[in-house]
Amino acid sequence: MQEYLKKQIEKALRQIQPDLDMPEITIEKPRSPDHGDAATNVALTLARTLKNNPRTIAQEIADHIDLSSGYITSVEVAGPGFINFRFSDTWLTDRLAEARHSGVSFGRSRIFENQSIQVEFVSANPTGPLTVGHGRNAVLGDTVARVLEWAGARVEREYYFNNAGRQMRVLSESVRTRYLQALGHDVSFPEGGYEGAYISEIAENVRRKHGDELLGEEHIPVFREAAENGIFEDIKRTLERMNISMDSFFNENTLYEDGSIDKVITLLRENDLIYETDGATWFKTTRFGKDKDTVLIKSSGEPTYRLPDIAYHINKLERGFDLVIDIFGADHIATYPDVISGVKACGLDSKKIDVVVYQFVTIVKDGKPFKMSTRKANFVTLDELMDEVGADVTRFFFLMRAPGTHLEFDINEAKQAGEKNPVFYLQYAHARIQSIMRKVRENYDFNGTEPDFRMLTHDSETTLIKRILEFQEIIELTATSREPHKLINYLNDLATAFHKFYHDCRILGEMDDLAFARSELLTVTARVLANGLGILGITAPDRM
RNA sequence: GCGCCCGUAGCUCAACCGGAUAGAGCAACUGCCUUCUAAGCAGUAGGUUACAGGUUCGAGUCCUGUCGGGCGUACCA
Repeated sequence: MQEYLKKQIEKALRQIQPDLDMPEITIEKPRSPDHGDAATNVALTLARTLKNNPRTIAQEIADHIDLSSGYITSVEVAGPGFINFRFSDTWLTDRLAEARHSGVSFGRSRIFENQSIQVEFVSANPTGPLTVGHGRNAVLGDTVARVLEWAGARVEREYYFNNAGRQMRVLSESVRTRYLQALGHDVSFPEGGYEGAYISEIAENVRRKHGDELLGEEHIPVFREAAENGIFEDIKRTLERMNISMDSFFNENTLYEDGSIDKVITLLRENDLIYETDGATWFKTTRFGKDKDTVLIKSSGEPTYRLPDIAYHINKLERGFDLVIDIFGADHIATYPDVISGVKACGLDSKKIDVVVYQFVTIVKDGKPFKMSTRKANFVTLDELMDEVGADVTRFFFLMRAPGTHLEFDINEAKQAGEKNPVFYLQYAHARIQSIMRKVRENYDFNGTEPDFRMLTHDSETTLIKRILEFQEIIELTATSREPHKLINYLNDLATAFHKFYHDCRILGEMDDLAFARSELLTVTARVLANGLGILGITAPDRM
């Protein structure tokens, strides 16, 4: 429709001013329904070049719009010079019939067709259970992946982790200490060690399996492995509960084993972007506009995390993805420019890397901000949260808000959210429709195959139809902006339109043709709700 | 100090590329269930979009400055 309108406007403009430089014509949906179904501001933008009053221009364009197709019923000039269009019922009902025929795939788009996209998210090192702090990352990443799939892309979900660093050393030390303590040895807990109860559990498992055979320091790898495996299993189970399934887990270590790390250094050195000072190896990030150079290899010989980060992103691009998306918390934002610089310096197309940065979740507990620390075992796990409110509410909570805003997560409120939680509004709409449909099937036996949607003339009906028809556009908008809350806002509007319809229009008791048209309208509505909730990874229940 | 993000109703947040009268939910108040799920619908009230300038036909949105909050600014990850 947008394209059609643009063409009509262009045609009108050409008639008025044949030698005009065709401006960019934007069609938007007016905020207020009083202003019609679509509007354009071309007249306003042309006012300057045409040296004429915008309203006059608008009127002239409006007069030249061809209404013969029957899709547009009115063209009006309004406000400072907007041109408002109103769609005809024919257009609406034709599109609705199309939507009905496209069945379960209604809403699918092809704007990312033939694109292979990787989304990397969660990527928490296996040092402890996933907390609500990780939740926003996990849910955002998975939902971005889902919506990109709906927009036509092939998507791979990857979890990147490091099981070799300092964190993991401290972790195995912590487990070992608990093990020794359980065997009655008087050893003090390591400074900065991981204090969570899960550490003792892992230690206990090791003890059950190996008894007291592991007293010597040479057995540390056993503890490390036990910790990593146990924790990773937990993490995977938590993700599964949240309806998240990874396609691959990428161990940072492989970048050392396959020589990628050395290759990055070599390439940077060839480009004269590397130098050594004080025994450390530096990357000339000042060449890329940074105010300081960056250490890639410490004087201890150990790389900083930026080096593998660069190698990892090169690795991703070399795997042939058309687009690589990182889901980053605000604390990682500073590393992003270095990675881009590194990738660029190694001759790869850094434009294929896109980062979704989300702001931190402020945990509020008992009315006070709650600072979490995995080491101090001071955290609320995602599992605990899901025990309280379920996976649907958990996902919804993290997706409701734009990634770029600080999200306040009140634990107490979420726990007692129960039925006033906004996710139920959407699920209720779906369940309500299914309930109606069950009754419709009991009471009617429609013999036609094609409903006559022209029967649907009530305001609540046309509003609902218009909402339904926006679905695909919203998916595309959500996929390109990578902002799932836009889909949520849309589904809320859709549910509102349905509930209003429910209030105003009945099916049971109506004549067959109207009942058929209405029930098919609801079938499509339910499908949009189910598809939309599916993209959010949330269930669409048939009963509540 | 410097860099990035945020500041919108009492609270939590929307607002597509700069568009028309800044919208929802929660909380408050008022109506609507003998008929398809009241987990709903309709309505009332609530605002100097942190503040001060600027850009223009038009600014919550863009620019500059101030204030407030978060994060970063390590040879930590």
